[in-house]
Amino acid sequence: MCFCHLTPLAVGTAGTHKETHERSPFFLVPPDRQVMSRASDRAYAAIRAHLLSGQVVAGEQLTEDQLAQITGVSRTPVREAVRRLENELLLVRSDTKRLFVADWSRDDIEELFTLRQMLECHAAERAARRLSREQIAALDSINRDLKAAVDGALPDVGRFLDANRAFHEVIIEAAGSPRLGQLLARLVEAPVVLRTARTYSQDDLRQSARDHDELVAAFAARDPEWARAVMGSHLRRAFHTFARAVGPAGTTDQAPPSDAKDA
Amino acid sequence: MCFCHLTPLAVGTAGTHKETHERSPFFLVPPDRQVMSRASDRAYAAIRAHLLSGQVVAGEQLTEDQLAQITGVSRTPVREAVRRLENELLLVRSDTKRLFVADWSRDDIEELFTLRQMLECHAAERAARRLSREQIAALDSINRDLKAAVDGALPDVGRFLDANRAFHEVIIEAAGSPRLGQLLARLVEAPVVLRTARTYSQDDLRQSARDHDELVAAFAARDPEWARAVMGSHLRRAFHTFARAVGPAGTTDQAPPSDAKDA
DNA sequence: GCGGTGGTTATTGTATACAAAACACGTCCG
DNA sequence: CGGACGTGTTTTGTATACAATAACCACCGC
Repeated sequence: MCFCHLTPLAVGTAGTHKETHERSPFFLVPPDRQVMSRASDRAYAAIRAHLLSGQVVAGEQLTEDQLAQITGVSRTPVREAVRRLENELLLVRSDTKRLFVADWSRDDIEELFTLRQMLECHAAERAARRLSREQIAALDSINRDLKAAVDGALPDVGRFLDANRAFHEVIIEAAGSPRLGQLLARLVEAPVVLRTARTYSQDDLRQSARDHDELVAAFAARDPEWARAVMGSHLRRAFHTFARAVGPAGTTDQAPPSDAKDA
Repeated sequence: MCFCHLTPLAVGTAGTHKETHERSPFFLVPPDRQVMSRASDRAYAAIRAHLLSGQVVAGEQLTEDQLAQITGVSRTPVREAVRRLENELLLVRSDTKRLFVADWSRDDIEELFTLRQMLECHAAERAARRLSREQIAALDSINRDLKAAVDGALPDVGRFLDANRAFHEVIIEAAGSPRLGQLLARLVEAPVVLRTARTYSQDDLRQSARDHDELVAAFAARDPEWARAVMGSHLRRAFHTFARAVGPAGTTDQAPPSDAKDA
């Protein structure tokens, strides 16, 4: 399975109660490259972290002011960050432009994984033709790390997720289709947030590692059909893992129509 | 072929040279529904129309100030409109956040159509299972209009494009996959802008009508595989029509690296 | 009681001023 | 002559004030 792509960047300054333009504590940034210099980027990361932290209930209403306070920047960059998160389907707007934490029904999740499977199988097929020898070696190395993370008595889920994300990113990168990458970015981020309290079974994690092994084999053999097939089963299993967590039938539904009062 | 989805909404107030907060001329709006009440929507439509109008060269740099003047609103809503257009791949940003009119190489176009084919074939397949009798009738009716538009001595390309867009939208709607619709919206808008001066050959238009006829037949027969196959050839032909217009090899390339000076 | 109606508050949308960054270009020093 | 460097200019980014809209709620007439 594949609960990939956890938060790509940790948040820098969260929770400073905005005291009129306080200069953000960025002494000693890595001198070569000013990381996260834009307030909208910081806001994006902070809001995302906030959503992932589990302090937020799916379907809950958020206001831009709230988020501005949480992130410590003004509403202008918050609005920009919110737009990005809307695109990634982590936030949704009601018909009257009020903002809610996205809530995913089982059907929504299935739809998402179906689309993701379609696109990422395509990516795997293309990657099988185009991966350089070095990239294949890199995949193998990443997957060794992934296996190390899950082989111990108690698996290191965070490290697993990082390695998993890196693995899939190499494939998408190698597919050489920038628009495909953009589309997938949008689909991949959403399910991560879902049920953050969920604990991954070690069996799931190890099966994922085996899938990745087989993908590497398919790539090494330069067999696009094989790669596509493995990726397909890999992602389909991911769907069932998620679906198991959320329940059998249509459980929760989209946020905006429902009122946030009873959340 | 399928050069669908022309500009969905005409612009309301374009070109008023922003004279410090002049109240927008919205006396006598349709009383039931305030259309385009948001400045950012007007800006979006205006910029889009501007791009489609052919007054703009692919690869050219744009500034937010410029666009604010063109649209008659301040930079804030312009920025929001620009974000939308970036998502639809009509505008791109350089690595230093400068804004350019997207420029599409032949390879870019092929990539785009490949992705679109993948997604829209899926939509057709699903639609074949889910279209109501009324929707199939609607498709037939739309396509009759489309044929009427192209059967005359000189075809009405605008009407053709409208009908074509409506046709594909019914299918996507019937596929019952909102995220799929969002993804496609993003892919479909981009190529429209390309080479707006292009004239469509009547043969192309008529072949398109025949494709649509066959799609309706596949839907009526409730044959998902047939629908998928027809949609596939329909879109692949569209690609070649576009590719023919832009030239054989890698002609133009992405904008941001190149300087706009020689444009 | 019930549905509408007014005012009140909460929330989003827009304009504007200013800050930060990127760019263009001329200068200086090697 | 060439490349680092500064400086003025352009362009994007952010904060803030205010406007417009939607939600809320209490009131009233029926």
